[in-house]
This record gives sequence, C-alpha cells and structure tokens, in this order.
Amino acid sequence: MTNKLVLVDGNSIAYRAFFALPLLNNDKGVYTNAVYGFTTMLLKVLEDEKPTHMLVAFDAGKTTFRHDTYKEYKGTRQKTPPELSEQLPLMRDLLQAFNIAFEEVENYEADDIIGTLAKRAAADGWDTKIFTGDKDLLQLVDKNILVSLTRKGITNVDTYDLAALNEKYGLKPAQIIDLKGLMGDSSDNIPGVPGVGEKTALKLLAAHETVEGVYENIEAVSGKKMKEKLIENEDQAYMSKKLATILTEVPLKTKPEDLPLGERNMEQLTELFKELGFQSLLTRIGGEEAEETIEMEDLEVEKVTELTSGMFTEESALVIESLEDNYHHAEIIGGAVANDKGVFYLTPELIKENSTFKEWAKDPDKKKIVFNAKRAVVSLGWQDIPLAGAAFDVQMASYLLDPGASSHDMADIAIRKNGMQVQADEAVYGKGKKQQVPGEEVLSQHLGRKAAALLDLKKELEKELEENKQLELLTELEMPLSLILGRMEKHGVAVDKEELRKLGDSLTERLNEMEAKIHDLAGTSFNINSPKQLGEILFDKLQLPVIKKTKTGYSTSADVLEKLADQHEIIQEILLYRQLGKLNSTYIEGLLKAINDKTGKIHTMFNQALTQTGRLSSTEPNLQNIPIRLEEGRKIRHAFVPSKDNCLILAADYSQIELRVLAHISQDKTLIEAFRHDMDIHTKTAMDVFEVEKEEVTSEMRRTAKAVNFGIVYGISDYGLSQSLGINRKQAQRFIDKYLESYPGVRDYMQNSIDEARENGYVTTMMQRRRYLPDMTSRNFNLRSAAERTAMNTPIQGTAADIIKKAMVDMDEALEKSGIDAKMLLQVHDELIFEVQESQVEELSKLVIKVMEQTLELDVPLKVDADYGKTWYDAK
DNA sequence: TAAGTCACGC
DNA sequence: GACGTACGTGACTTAT
Repeated sequence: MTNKLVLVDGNSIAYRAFFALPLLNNDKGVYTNAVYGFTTMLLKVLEDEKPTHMLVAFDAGKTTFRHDTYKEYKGTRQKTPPELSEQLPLMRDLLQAFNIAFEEVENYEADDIIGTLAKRAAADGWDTKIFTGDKDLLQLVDKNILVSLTRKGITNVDTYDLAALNEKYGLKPAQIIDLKGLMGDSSDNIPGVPGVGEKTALKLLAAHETVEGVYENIEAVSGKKMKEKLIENEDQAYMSKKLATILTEVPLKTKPEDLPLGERNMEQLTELFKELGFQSLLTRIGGEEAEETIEMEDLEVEKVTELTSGMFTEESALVIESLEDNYHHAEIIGGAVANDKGVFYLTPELIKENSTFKEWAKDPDKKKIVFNAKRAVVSLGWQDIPLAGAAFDVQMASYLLDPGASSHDMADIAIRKNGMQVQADEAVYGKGKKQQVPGEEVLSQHLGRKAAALLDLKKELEKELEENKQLELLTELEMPLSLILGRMEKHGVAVDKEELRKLGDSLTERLNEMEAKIHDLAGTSFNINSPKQLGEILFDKLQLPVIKKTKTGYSTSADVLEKLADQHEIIQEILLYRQLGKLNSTYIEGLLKAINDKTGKIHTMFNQALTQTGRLSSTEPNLQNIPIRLEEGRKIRHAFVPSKDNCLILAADYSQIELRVLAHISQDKTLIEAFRHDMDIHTKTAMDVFEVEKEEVTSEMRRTAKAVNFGIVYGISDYGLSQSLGINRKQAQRFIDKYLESYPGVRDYMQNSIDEARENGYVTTMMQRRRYLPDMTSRNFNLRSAAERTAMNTPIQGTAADIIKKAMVDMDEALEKSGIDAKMLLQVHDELIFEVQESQVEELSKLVIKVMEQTLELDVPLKVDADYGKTWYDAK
C-alpha cells in the first residue's frame, strides 16, 4: 500500500476557522472558535483521507528569509488578534493528544516546510495531500501532490490536481509564482506590477508562460500603458515572483517517514475536549459513550398501582409520554406526576382508566406544569381524556426566553438551567429503527426524573421570564394559544379526496407526456428529477452555457433555467415539469397520504416553539404552504372543503400587516399618513422612490417598489433585492437608499434597532418576544450584516406574529360568546381560515374583521379582508 | 441516514 | 475584495 501523507497549513486553517466561526468561548471565558474549527477540520481530514502519515506546519517568528529580500513583506498585515493568538497553544496541545506531528522552523514559513516535505514524499513515490486556505500552495500541485483549499467554512474544500488547476486558471503549478509576480498579493504585501490584476496576468501568462517570457517578448505586449508599466516595474516583478516562491529545500531534519500517524491519546483528548467545552465532539471521537449518560443517582419514583387523591396537590408537574413524533396517532407509553408529595410513575392503563387521575386531569383549578402542553392535551384528547389546568409550559418558557437556543429538549434545558439532570430521550429510547420502549424500571426512572425536573425548571424559568417582562407573553398569549391550536389540529381540515385524485390523474397524465417530450428533445432518456443527470444533459450534451455551479456540480435551479429559456426549447418544458411534479408529489400524493384513516380529515401539527421570529410553523403536512401564486397550483385549494354540510370556508387576512407595524414602530410620518389614507402602499412607495406623481407610476415601477417593500419586510440584503429584481447590487442598493431617504423615520428606526441589538444583545417585539443576536459583534462581515438585518426585521415580523396570535386568542373567545357555529381551522402567518354554517357566514365575516382589526391599537389602522366560498379556493 | 438540491408559502 | 445572504417544510436523489 502506498503511503499517504497529509500536510496541513496550521496558521492558515486557524485563521480561516477564527473568522468563519462566531467567537465561541468555554465556561472559563477562553476563546475556542479557532480551535473548534481546527478540530472539526482535523477530524474530517482523518476520516476522509485516512492518512498513514501527517504533519501540521506552523509559521515561526515574525521575520523570515523573505524579509531579507523585501523588508515590507507582509508589512500591511494586521497584528494577529489576541483572541486568536491565545488559541494557538491549545491547538498544539490538541495535536499532541491526537498524536499528530507538528513543526515550525525559524526563518521559514509553514508553506516552506510543507513544500519541502511534499517534494521529498513525492520523490519517494508517496501520495500527498495539502490542506490550506492559501492559494499560493497551488504551486506545489503535481502528479501525486494534491492541494485542498478551504472554500466556505473550514470543512468544505476544493481539491486541485493538475487538471483542475489547468481548468480553473489555465496554468501549470509552476506558473502560480509567475502569476503572483505579475499581479502581486495584497495580503502578503507583495507588490507585483501595479495595474496588473488577475485577468491581465492570466492573459500575459497564457501568451508567454512565465515572467521571464513576458519580458523577453515585451514588444509583443499590446497596450502602450501596459508595456510602460511592465518595463518600469521589471525588478519588482522578479522580486515578487521570488517572494511568492515556496522553498522546497528547507534544511529540515524531519523526513516524511518520521511522521507516522500515531494512536490517539483518548484520555488526554477527552480531557482537553471537556475543558474546551466541545460536547458534540466528545461523542464524535467515541469511546465516551459511558460518559455521555449523565451520572445520576437514583431518584425515588413510586410505581403506584392505586391512585389516591392525596397524591395530587394544587400544583403538580405532569409528564405524558409518547414516542411517535406525530401525536395525532401516538401511543401513550406512560406518565409521571411530581409534587411535594413525591414522584409517581403512571402506567398507560392508569392514565387511560383510573378515575382519580382523570378527575384531577380535567380539573382546571388543579394546576399542571408540563412540557409541551399541546402535545399532552392532544394526545390525551385522542383517547377522550380531557386535560385542563396546564398552567406553565416549560418548553414554551424556554423558547420565549431564547428562541435561538440550541435546542428546547427537556434534557438540554435541564443542563442549561441547572435543573435536576435528565437523560436525553434518544439515550433512553434509541432512535430510528432501533427505537423502543425500555423496561418499566428504566422508564419510570426516566419519566419520574422528567416530572421532578419540571418542578425545578418552572421556578427558574418563571423567574427569568419575570425579569424579562415576558411572563404575560407566556401566560396570556402563548399558553392560551397552544390550547386553541391543539383544538384546531384535532378538529382537522376536511379534504375532498376525489377532487385530489382527479387533479392528480390529470397531472400524472401531463407529466408522462412531458417526460416523453423532454427525453425526445434531449435525445436520450434520463431522470429529470436528478439535478446531476439534468445538468449533464443541459450543459455537457446540449452545451448550454453554465450560469452557476453548486458545490456538487451544475446548478439547475429555476433562476438559472429561466436565463436559458431562449436557448433551447427543452428549458420551458423542464420548468413546467418541475412545477407540476412538485404539485403532484408534495401536494396531491402528500396530502392524500396525510389523511387520517379514522376522521378522513387532515390534522396538521403547528409547532409553536420553533421559529426565530415568533411565527408558527406547520408539519405533517405543512398546511402553510399550499400553492396560491400560480393558477395550476391554486387548484389544489379546491380540495379543501368544510367538514359539515351547509358550511362554507371563510378566509380573513391582514392587509400589509408588516408594513403597518413598521409604520407604527418607526413612527415615520409619510408611512403613517399613507396607511391612514389607506393608499396602495406599493404605488405610494413607487411615487416616493421614483419621485413621480401617482398617475405616472408604471406597472414596472410598482413591481420594483413592491420588491423593495418585500425586502424591507423580510430584511433581505442588497444582494437579495438584486436577485429578486434581476438587477445588479449597486442598483439594488440605490433603491434601498432612495427608500430610506423617502422614509427618514424608517431609517432612524433601522439604526436604532441595530444600536439596541448591539447594546443589549437582543431585540424585542411589541409583546416582549425576544431574539438574541450574538453575531452583532462578529468580525465576520457576513455574519454581522445578517445580524444587523435581523435586528431591523425581527421586531417587525415578530410583532406581526404577536398580533395575529393575539387575534386568535381574542377570536376564540369572541366565537364562543357569539354562538356562531364556526371553527377556526388554520393560521397562515397573516390569515385565519374558518369553516362556518352558511347561514352565519356574514355574521362571522363581520366578527372576524372586527376582532382582527381591533386586537391591538396601533397608530395606523389594521386592515383585514375576508372572503368565503364553498372551498378554500373560492375564499379569495 | 444524511446531505444536497429544488420548490412551495408568507 | 471575499464572504453569502428572510423564515419555514417536504420531496427527491445520491452517497454512505
């Protein structure tokens, strides 16, 4: 077997990791982001490459032999941030524990060590692979030397061999130094020839091979200016080339065969990982299975067979356990109650049949502390066991305190909040196919612990909510809403199966015809749904121009295909095929599969503790993304029908709720006036941005204004806006600037949001929903910019979410009082869907509009449109 | 089983 | 000058 040597440019990777990752630190305040990134990269390399030999090279001191040639070498480079330099020793500790060799040599850079060893290994016929973030190293590429450059993040790399290098730059490895000689390198302060950039340099090298070649043929260089520049800077070009040249003859004692990859020192490694707080990596390196299960002493859990009312006090924690994700058909495997009388395990039989338990469960005055109230209520509901008095939902509390927390699992919350420790469900039940119910001993212990932990956590989380002024958000909004959502889910939405099948049949027929036509146009049969195969057909076989690549190959996304539409007849067909295929598989087949056998209806699950903005999400199936934009898809809505005879579907939606919220929060005079006069907001924006009168607004202007408003509402970047409008980034930025000039109140609001986020670390909505933005202080421009846009956007989107949630709570009560025979079925972010007796539809319509519009008073009116019909399609 | 790509909604 | 760009869910393919 050939030996395989992996060489890593330690400093380069550390830099990359440091800037790519947020500034993490461990519990002792030591920064760990660079070490973390470096470690994940090492693990990936070890796993993917399985090297026999390995070395990580580091730069030594400040000066190297290159400084003898050019004092200013690396002169412009900023001092290594102390947050990074303090991590470098940790990386050495880590390498020691991994038993991977590392080396630094006075006067030389890591590059030179790598170059020397790579050449030596190659001479012995070894395979070598180099990992770095520095393109300079490409000069080392050879028959058996590959160079992997980090792409995005740290674990993603592009690997170059001779062919790849030629494809990308049209250069041989040795020409990389000529390239640098001509174009220079600002990061190393290598001057090159002023006025020559990558494009020019590549052109020159294509014609004349090397720097020397360029000067030998200097008369052949076109352009007077260019020729002058070259002649003027000849010495500098040669010097730059020399600076960029990696030395492959460093006087090293180390030979490749001295670098065998040793055995990991697991003890050292786990200790180090623990110290650094790399929990996730601990599991990844294995050997720590036993340690992963938290050491816990046994908790006293009573396995009761008879229940007495004395076991149930005024306030108890209640756990109702089921394994299936989908609680609409989940089997209850057990439960537990914890209070000052003790901790009691409940068998499924007790839960379902014991009258003492059921009496207590349905008594709203007996307060229950629960984890995911909706799940407990609905899964019990399907067994006809009413549950009331769910007063405090620990999961919801955790979500409201920090929606961005890494997870809202019981075990994780318990760790975060220092409550009684609980095993992870996955550790107890297993996952995937291996999931199973454990014996009663284990189960009662696990559930008992959960219940006991709930008591702990409630106290802690309630205190934190109080401090954040978020207790009302929990008790008055989210908790009542969770019960309403639970009822909506359990009630379900009726669908017309025949209608779905009919739509499906016609789609299938069309898809078959289209498939044949596409194969015919392509001249061969292939899987249209495979981006890989499709890419090969379009870009290799049909030779269409490549617009964009993904990391696995050609991009075939809709925006790419649209650009190719006039090049080949096949493109339109593919786009339509995709669209119809999506309808068929996701919506027709997906919805048919989601129909509940017993009820014949669809029961979605709203996740109320997931999104970062406070919106709901919907799963199994997702009923918040039923097509509407294109008529073909909109037809799906024909299948959503009332569940009783003589009923209608009514849909009520907020008009421009986010922009109205923006007007209110920002107090922008123009925007407020516009909404008070109920103007068409996109036309108004067009008037302001293009500085024209209403009559002069063209449909194109309105379309642009609409996209700008869309961008403001969703917090997209200049890039995002440029993509949606098909313009360049500069133009997009101009629109944004013009918008902010027109609405100075909005501009101030945006700035204030950013300031607030930077100061507090979080932003809030009108109802005290929070979102933490740790990246506000990131040195990484992208992360920071994204955080800034989020700071501007989340109060708007989040407040809109608050408002509709409150409207749902109000509406539930209003419906109850009104005596109207109607049911709330769905919420789709800014709209509510009902089914209602035909005779009462007008009454409901008036009520819904009133309740939704008046749920919260802003400085601009909230506007609601309502419509109804025999199906969801007709309620438009 | 996980990752990547694509497409639907607001 | 590069970076990689609103929030979600689900279907499908492909590699492991």
